[in-house]
Amino acid sequence: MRTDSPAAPPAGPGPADGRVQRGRERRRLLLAATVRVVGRGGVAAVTHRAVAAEAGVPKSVATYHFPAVADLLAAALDDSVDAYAAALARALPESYDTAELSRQLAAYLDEHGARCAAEFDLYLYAARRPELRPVLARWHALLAEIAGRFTADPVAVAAFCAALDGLMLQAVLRAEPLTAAEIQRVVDHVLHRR
Amino acid sequence: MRTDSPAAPPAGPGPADGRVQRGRERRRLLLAATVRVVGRGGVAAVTHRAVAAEAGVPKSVATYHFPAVADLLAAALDDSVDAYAAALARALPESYDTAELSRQLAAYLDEHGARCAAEFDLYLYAARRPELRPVLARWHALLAEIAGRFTADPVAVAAFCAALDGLMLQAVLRAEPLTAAEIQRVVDHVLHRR
DNA sequence: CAAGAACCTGGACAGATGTCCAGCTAGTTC
DNA sequence: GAACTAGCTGGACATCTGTCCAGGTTCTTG
Repeated sequence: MRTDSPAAPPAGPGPADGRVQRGRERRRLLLAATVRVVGRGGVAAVTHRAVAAEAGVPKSVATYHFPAVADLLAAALDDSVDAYAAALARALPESYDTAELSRQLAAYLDEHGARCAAEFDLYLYAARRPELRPVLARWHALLAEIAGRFTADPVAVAAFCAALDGLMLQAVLRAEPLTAAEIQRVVDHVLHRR
Repeated sequence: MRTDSPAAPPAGPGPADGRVQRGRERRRLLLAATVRVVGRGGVAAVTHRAVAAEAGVPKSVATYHFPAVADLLAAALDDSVDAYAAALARALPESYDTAELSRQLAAYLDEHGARCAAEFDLYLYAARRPELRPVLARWHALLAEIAGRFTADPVAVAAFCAALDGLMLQAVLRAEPLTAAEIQRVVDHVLHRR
């Protein structure tokens, strides 16, 4: 009879392999690497080989966890939306302050510009495959939820969503970074707060 | 002594070739085909072979006019911005009416949805190559000029641009088409016209 | 401890792609 | 009309890519 927790291998730092855990970790590594590759070279740059190299694992690992390249992109997209949701939730504990929102957004855009570009690229990719559209709907619902915290007017919510999408897109396309002040001006304007 | 116009070959419908004119036309055909290919499969789908097939010309024609695939994309991007400018100018002779703007935009999005997706894809592509950034600036200046017709307030112009970008992006990402009413509600809201 | 599942890996192979090229023909210029 | 330019063409070639596979190792389950 064993009273030990059922899934603790040898517990100590043995010479063993730790496969299942490493497997999960590698999967995560691959998805992060995919986003980085997309950010650098677009969806077109995503290949099993490129992603595996970026993640620092043998090519076969990529083909094992994601048999087709499309699987890699779909999983990376799903993961991105989750990460985006988490970032938003962390940035806005329950604040109704547009200044805080603008600061957080500007910082995020400045720090993770490439990641942002990658997300847009993945969204465009998803727009062309019906099976991935639900993910886009999830993302949009998330944004609308945020907007709802600032105004109850449905038109204002729509305008807010559109303006935020547009600002993020401009941040990606523009050469200079978007400042928090610029963002806040637009956000306040759209919310009729001035 | 010849009083004829200097560059009229045999004038009649001869069995001759008409190369130079056909050349120009084929170049145009190839660019239009490129946009269509991008709309269908993204920048990743653009190859000399695919574009040539779409345009109905032999593969070598594509490699002759655009030695590298990047040349094809750069030219298509440039062309797209021109077409966009022309479409805007045609749609808004000198109207200050948001209803008219919304109707035109909705019609354009509904009819040329794939083309719109292609444009976004090309913009994202351009964002990653410094040498193509000027084209993006040109496009943005164009949008700001339109905005300036509706308001003098610089913040309103920025908000208008962001909202319009966001709306167009949503139109591409959404399953259902964007209606003129939806667009006008947002536009009027952003212009503080209600 | 035996069986099976899950993970790992290097390699193989057909197919697609970018790019170049030699040779050709229709226009143009002198 | 001779020389030159510009458009046109099919094909060649190295390279890269997606996908599959057989064989191996570790972990889990009964």
